[in-house]
Amino acid sequence: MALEHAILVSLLEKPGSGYELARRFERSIGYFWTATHQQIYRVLKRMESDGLLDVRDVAQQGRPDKREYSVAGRGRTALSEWLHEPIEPESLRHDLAVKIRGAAFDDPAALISEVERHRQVHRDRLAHYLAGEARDFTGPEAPAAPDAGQELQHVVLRGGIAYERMTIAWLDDVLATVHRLVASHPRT
Amino acid sequence: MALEHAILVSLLEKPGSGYELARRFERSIGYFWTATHQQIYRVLKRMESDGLLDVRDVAQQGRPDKREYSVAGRGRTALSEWLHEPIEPESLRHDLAVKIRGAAFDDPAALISEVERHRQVHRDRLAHYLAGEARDFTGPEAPAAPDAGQELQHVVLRGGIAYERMTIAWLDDVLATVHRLVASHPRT
DNA sequence: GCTTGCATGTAAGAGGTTACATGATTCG
DNA sequence: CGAATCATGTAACCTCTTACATGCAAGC
Repeated sequence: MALEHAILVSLLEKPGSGYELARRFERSIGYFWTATHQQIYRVLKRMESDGLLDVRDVAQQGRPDKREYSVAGRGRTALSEWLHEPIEPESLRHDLAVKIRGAAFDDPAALISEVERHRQVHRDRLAHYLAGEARDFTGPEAPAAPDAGQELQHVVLRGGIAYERMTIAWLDDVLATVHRLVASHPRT
Repeated sequence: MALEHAILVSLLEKPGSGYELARRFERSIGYFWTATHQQIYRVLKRMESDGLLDVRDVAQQGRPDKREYSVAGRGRTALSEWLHEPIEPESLRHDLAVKIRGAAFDDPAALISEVERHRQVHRDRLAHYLAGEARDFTGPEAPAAPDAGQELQHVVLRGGIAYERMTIAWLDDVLATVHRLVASHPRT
């Protein structure tokens, strides 16, 4: 149940409401984990009733009130325990690869626009990650002497950047392969 | 619901039983999708009752009988429809990255053995993929003139290889980063 | 006799997605 | 006046994981 742990890490980095967490899951935390607001609100309630989180109602001007969560002592303990347990290395789940192999039983040319669309999404993500890296870690505004938390955030972000670059290069390989197939086995 | 589609592709490549499918999901299909036998048997039943698959009972010598599935006409149609629909680009889910960011609130040194273990798993997977590539696509036993299906299987495998190489390089980066942190902020 | 491989399942529970639902404020 | 943003939730459904369950044959 890594969503709980991802929430604990995010709230330790900075307390916030369910809405704010959902936004973070679209951004920085989203480099390695995704979650929708529905999921987040449900898990936050459970974590609060389990005593992992503290809540504070915050009134705001010109905005709805919000419930600001922060990590309680038991939450910190729970996170620490999980950090010391070994976890299973991830396995890939890549729908697009299923499509690519499936194209052998259909028209491979139909793949091209789909692969191009995916490549564009990964290009956009890469640009977004690189902008974040420049802003927070390598640009002129970045801290001269980053602390441990910043170093660790940066190495995770470098992982996201490496993943997007690898994916774009692979999709180029896929496109070249499909173009070759279509050229050598034309279907008038 | 890409599991159904992954099963359709695998059964088009070669008909087989639930058990055989489960083994394929540990191997070649496992490059991009995973599934346990429990999941597979359940989905096979549903797909059969939906008319996507045909079944044939096969008696065997020295082994239990098996139920061999193959793709029915409606299954082929269903796959074709899915192949022509756009799908969402994948988002990463990487528990280890949660741990890495979480290590800022715990002892970063405790990460080292975990990251090393993951790196070893990815090295093993890479070796396994490279052996498969040599056997099926680049070695002396490989077909001289591969067909479209083999070309597409190969490009998917190259994706798996690129992913493992990228991951190993990233985990080296993580280790170097953590070692630097531990050296500069020692905890006696 | 024990382990591994072949072969098929059930059941409970956790996790995740999609659709629906509300209501205020700010900006163009 | 409409769209976007902030803010929180419910309900139904599907998917996935984990534990439990059985039984034969082959090889050491």
